[in-house]
Amino acid sequence: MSDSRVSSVIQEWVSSYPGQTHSQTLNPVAPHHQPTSRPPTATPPSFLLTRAHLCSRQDFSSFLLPTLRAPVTKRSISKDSAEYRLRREKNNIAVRKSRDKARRRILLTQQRAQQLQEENQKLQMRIGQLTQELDTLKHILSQQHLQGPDEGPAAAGAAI
Amino acid sequence: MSDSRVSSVIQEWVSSYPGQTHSQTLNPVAPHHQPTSRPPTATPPSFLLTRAHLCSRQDFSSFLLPTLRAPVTKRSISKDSAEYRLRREKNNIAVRKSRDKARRRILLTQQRAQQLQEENQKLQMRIGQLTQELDTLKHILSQQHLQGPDEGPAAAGAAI
DNA sequence: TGCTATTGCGCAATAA
DNA sequence: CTTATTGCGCAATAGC
Repeated sequence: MSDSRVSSVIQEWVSSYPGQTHSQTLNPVAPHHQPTSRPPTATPPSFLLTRAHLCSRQDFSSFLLPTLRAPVTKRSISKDSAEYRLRREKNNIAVRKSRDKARRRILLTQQRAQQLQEENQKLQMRIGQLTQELDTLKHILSQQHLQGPDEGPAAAGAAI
Repeated sequence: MSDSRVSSVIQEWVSSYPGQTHSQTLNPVAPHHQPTSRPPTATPPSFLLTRAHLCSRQDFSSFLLPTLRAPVTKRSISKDSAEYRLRREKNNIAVRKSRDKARRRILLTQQRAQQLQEENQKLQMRIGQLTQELDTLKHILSQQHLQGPDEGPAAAGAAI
């Protein structure tokens, strides 16, 4: 799960400060996307930190980072690069695939529920039939016992 | 259903020609969104026409439009306007609401399917029990018929 | 390490 | 007019 409610905020803030940690190399051609750009929220969520924050308490003794670069600087891949577009396009394809899959799964679940409900009704009916039939036979046997308790012997384990 | 595969193309084309039918007033501040901005598809889909196209053959005599504006020109509301942001924010809220609703619906369907399946198994078991019980009673009665065919059936009460 | 798969989000079109 | 739905792309991140 990825709660983008948080990451979007970060992202928005990052977008407000181009040339920070990653992307947005100063290429004037296409300033694509820029997520929301609502009335500029001048509130850098300094309290919202990324994974680096959570890692801050971990034991680094076993890591022995060679360079120990501060904000990680993920190879500023930044927009409109061919690699960026390639990655995006691949992800877009994956997203479509995943959503198609989800749609099919949901549809199947709905159909299964429908089918189970129908089958359920049939089973209920069957139980009704069997119960009635059973009652009839039991009644017959009880009548026999009333009339001739000596003769109706084989009733052995008939109690069930 | 809104096949955005098509509308996205239109949208992309429109974005390539700012100041066309709507939006994108020449405000240099925020060039927001700009959907895909992949290698600019220089292919104006002139064959893709909107609703106005379909209406072109209709009978307007009963309408008597007062002004009869040509391409409708939807009040170029164009980005970064306060009204635009307001609309967007409202829609975003509606979208979140709708998706929450969808998620809940899906979850309920899954739970219902699960529940129905369990109930189904119980019903199957019940049918098994009843069937066996019935077989036993039938067997008892058949034995009685073999032993004393004259006495047994009288108990049925069916005989006049 | 790098890939695909998932997921929440916002946008725009459009359905209701 | 409004809100509700839906497909899409983006970015974060889960997962292998």
